[in-house]
Amino acid sequence: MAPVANEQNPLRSRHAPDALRDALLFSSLSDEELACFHNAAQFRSYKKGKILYLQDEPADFFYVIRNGWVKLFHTMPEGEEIIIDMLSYGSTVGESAVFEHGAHTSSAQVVEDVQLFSIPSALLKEQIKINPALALGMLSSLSQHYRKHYSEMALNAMQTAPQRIGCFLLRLCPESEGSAIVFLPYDKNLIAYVLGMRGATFSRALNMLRQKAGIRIDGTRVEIDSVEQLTKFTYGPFCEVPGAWGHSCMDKPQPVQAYAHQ
Amino acid sequence: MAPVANEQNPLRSRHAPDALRDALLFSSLSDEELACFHNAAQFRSYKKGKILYLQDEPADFFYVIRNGWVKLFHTMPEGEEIIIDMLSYGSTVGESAVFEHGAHTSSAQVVEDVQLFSIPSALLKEQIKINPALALGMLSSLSQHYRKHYSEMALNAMQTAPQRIGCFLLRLCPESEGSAIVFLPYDKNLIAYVLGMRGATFSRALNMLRQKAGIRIDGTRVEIDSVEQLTKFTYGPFCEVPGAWGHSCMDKPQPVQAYAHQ
DNA sequence: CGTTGACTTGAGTCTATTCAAATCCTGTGG
DNA sequence: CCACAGGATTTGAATAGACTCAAGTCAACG
Repeated sequence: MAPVANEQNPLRSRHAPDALRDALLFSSLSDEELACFHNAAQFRSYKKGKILYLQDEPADFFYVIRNGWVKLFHTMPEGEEIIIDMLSYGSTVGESAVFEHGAHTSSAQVVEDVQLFSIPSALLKEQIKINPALALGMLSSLSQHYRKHYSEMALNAMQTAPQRIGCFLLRLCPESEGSAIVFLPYDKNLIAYVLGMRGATFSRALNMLRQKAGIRIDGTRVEIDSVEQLTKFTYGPFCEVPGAWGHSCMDKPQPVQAYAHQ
Repeated sequence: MAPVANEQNPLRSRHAPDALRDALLFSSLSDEELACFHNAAQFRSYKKGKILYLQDEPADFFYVIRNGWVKLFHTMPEGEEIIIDMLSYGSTVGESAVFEHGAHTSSAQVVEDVQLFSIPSALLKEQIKINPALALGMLSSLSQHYRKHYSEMALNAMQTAPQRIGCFLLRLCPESEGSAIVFLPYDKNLIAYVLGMRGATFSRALNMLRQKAGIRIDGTRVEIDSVEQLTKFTYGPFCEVPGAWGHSCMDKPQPVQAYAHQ
């Protein structure tokens, strides 16, 4: 199903340090401990549309993303999709199958051309058992990842469509003040679904942001006049209090690795 | 803040095996490995309203619930709450602070009188480092818990208010067929918030279920004429296909430990 | 230059919300 | 045992936000 691995290069050792090292999952490992993953990793490129794996398939590999975007999703019986997560640079994909009887618990599809490292799941499982630091690091990365995701989902449930988009844009911004230009990382329709709305609503909500939050959109390019203004619009009632971030449910929005995709 | 520990009994060794053993977190441990947690655990009871801890507080203990319900939440600057999770029998509370710089990442409050075991976080941290089985077990339990929670939230986002309540009721049912009587585990208003709706909407949605899904409600007691009928109403479009559970995003609804609370 | 796919816009509908008022309950003090 | 305060729950009316369906634009591509 969904064939076509587009390239496949043996790992060059110079590739690994950057991408693997930056994976949250491996952040607590020493270079030596990382080495065995280096050696087992294979570098791959896949085009938009490629299915990495399907739910319930045995999980022989997990992946570390170096570039591009991967969508995790469930498929409903009648074909409708539920999007679980969107992953990019530094994220690991499919690693949790190791704790779930060795089968993937969701499906994964490339939604923007990716480069990634493919690593045997068996190696991870084996290493966890003998390396407490790795286990602890995984626990930490799992925990953090999920916590952020939670807060986000919970917050989103309280926001209007334009505000959810505001959050999304702010996560793309490298700076938390001044003006900024960001690029939408994937299809508008997909963003809409990720944010829990329809394409049509997304489009209308963008218009609202245009008027009320000082942004301009041209294709995938978004100009933000003032990040402060957008923040105010987005979190409006939630951030009047000075210093709110430190004690609120929200992590300060973290810029994701948003690579331009004209 | 929020004082009043109501009782506090030293642990009797006969207490521990049942509740600790049933905690997903400890499910992979041998009796010997569990022993050190036994010995360090303290049995406590707290009344509804008690704050176990607040966000950002240092986490000296984590808890294993034996009975009752605990709400995890974030507080917004203006006082509004975001509910992160509701936990009951067999769940652990506050354990993930161990991976988060030792501070709690959310607040926890008792919403129905609880009995629980309080265990020093330091012990957990130390054991994880020296016991790979524990680490693996934690990874597994974290992973599973989060995955379920996710699927649930994602599915809920696609459902109407009455359907979300249907899901909730089905999780309270011990059987997946025939009739059933269940008790709402906590305040209706709280259930409403957990399900992402207002109290008023909850009330109206219950009326809808009364008519269309064959249930009767009297206080906290809910009579379900036919679990099949309720399932059909709840998942309607999502489960026409035979055998759908196996391949759908949804785990078969798991009954939670719902103890009657007249 | 027609086709396809992505995006936007319009009109009408529906669900859930808000705000308020009306009930119902429960624990308390008499 | 009963009346009562205060909280929990239900109901009503009006409104807002998002959805559906369908039509209209636009741009890239063969």
